[in-house]
Amino acid sequence: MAVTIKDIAKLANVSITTVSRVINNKSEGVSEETRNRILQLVKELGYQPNAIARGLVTKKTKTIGLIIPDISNPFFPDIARGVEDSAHIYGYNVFLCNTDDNLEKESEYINALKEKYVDGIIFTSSSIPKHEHITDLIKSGIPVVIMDRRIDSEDIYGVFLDNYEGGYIATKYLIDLGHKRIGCITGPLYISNAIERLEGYKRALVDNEIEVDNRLIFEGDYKINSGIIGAEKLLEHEVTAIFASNDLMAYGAYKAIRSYGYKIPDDISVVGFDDIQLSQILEPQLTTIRQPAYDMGLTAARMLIKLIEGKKMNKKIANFRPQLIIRQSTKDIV
Amino acid sequence: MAVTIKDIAKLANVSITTVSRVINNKSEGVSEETRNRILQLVKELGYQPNAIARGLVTKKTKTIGLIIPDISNPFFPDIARGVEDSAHIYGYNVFLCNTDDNLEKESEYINALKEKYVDGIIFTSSSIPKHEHITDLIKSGIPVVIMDRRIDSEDIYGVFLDNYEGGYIATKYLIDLGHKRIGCITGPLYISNAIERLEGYKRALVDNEIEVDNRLIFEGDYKINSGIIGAEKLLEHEVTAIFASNDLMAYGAYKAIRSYGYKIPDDISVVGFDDIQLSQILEPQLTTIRQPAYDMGLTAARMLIKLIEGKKMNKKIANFRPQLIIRQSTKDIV
DNA sequence: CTGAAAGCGCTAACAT
DNA sequence: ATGTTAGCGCTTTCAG
Repeated sequence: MAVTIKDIAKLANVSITTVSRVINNKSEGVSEETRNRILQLVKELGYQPNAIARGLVTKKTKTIGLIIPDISNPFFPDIARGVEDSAHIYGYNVFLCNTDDNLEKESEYINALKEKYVDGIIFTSSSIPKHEHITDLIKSGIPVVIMDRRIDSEDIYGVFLDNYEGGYIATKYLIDLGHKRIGCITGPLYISNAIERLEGYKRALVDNEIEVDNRLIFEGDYKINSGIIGAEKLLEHEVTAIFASNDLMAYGAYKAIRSYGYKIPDDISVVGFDDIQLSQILEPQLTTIRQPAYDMGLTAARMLIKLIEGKKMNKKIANFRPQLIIRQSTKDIV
Repeated sequence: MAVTIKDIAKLANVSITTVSRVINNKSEGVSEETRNRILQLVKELGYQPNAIARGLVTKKTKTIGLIIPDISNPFFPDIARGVEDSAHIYGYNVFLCNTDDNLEKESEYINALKEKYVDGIIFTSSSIPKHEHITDLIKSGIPVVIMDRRIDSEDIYGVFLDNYEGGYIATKYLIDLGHKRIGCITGPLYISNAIERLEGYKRALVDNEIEVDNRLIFEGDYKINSGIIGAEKLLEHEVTAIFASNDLMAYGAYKAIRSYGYKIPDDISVVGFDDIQLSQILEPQLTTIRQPAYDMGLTAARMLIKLIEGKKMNKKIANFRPQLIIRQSTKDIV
């Protein structure tokens, strides 16, 4: 049996109320003397508050849930780290939940988190077409911050990247280098950010009087393999450059391009998206669109905690801007 | 106010005990009829059990803590995913905690997790020299599984890799390729696995009548940069091969080797350790020692949950064996 | 400055 | 088969 407030109260010859007061640093209300006596006991006995009991009465658990598709996808660890760091600073712990973009698992986790009375949830979901479970969640009153993938619904708090702009500047950069046959390997087109990046790509072409050729667009799934397959397809159509919607698929493209005996960037230029850590280690280092994942995680958690604690916020949406990082996988056409 | 057991009881004209019984699927003790009536109400009202209240009385929270150095270190996401998958299967949620190998943060998280009454903890700690906080934790009675980094203490549950063997086979492989001047970039030598890998390296040399030359041993910190610096140092001593104690440092070595104008593997062979995902994407693909991170995570969580639930286990330690994955960064000496 | 009492939502003896 | 009661450890009125 762990030592409780009651044990302390008995030994200090005070009521549990008084002990509770000093443990919670309640403003004054306790004499210096008794406060010290209690603090002393707390230390001696190694008293630790029982957060469960506390939570039962306060309805606050100092706990948040982080729901993401997959922590082993290299894009998410940085986000998770940002969320956790932020949470830790404010005294919160975070439940990690991996959904694999699976609707059923999303609902399972939402339920589990509700039963455990988390104070709030950070959600990265793919389920654009069907997201009643999320709007229901929000309606249920629990603070929610949506991250990375948009959900169209009024009255949502979220942190996002301008993916459209990202797609645009990636493509524009290739165009400026003289490329005209630019292939695009997209993410799964049921995910908002994949759609947006594709839109940016198309728009950049149109703005520069290059026709959008659907044969130069390949729908991938954000995984390496689809980058390989996509690039193979695109090479058949004689592209001189490839914009991959994430770095992982760009790596796949590297493989395919090499297996065809082409050189990067001399024969084919490649631009990625995300700027995950390994992109600067690859040879040639990948030119890509940076997404400030850690900061986004940090911000999401900070927003959520403000929401939870009823602090006011200037805005409900934090928009981050993508940044073109020019490295060695792109080259102008001579 | 969420609906409670009491609400259901009132509407069903039964006692809360009865409701509790059906919610927990208590063996019989309730007539088919009342059971159905209650189940119906549960569904209609969308009743969700309050895990906090339940935890207060049962002292079980169906929650575990995962304490690791840093989720954004590419070695840990796979472990974390394994742990979380396993936990999810058994109905547990997991708290993610990043310590940065910082003793103080470790203690902070231990405290927080105890206050939140997690049922058990999976711990990957660096603090070999000082680990009273961990032994204290174990003595306190809460189930703990140590992962990846050893702690010498009796009576510990853990899942480990045979790092000594890993260091040995990596080095032995290079020796078999004809290398004699083999450099070693170690991890931080206060971490058990770094020490063990180094021991394996030394032993392989000795077993093959190659003298251990301390100038060929560089203590890194498991990060990319120290791989660069380490490789530079080693190249000055004219090594023909480098064994890096993790893949990240091997990537650093790649960089250094190239900046010296050497080719991998023609001039210098490199072997890594871990086999993180990106090692097969790099050019040339990295020859390395595979560590089954996902499986280790899976196993750690399964062990922990068995411990928690009082199931018996055949053994307290799960040892995994490293595996040499030969790819393209190593070559025999002609 | 301090305490008594109620109650958070649930489980677990113990009755009936 | 069902209900009564106590109580988990804490916070929170409300009194004094």
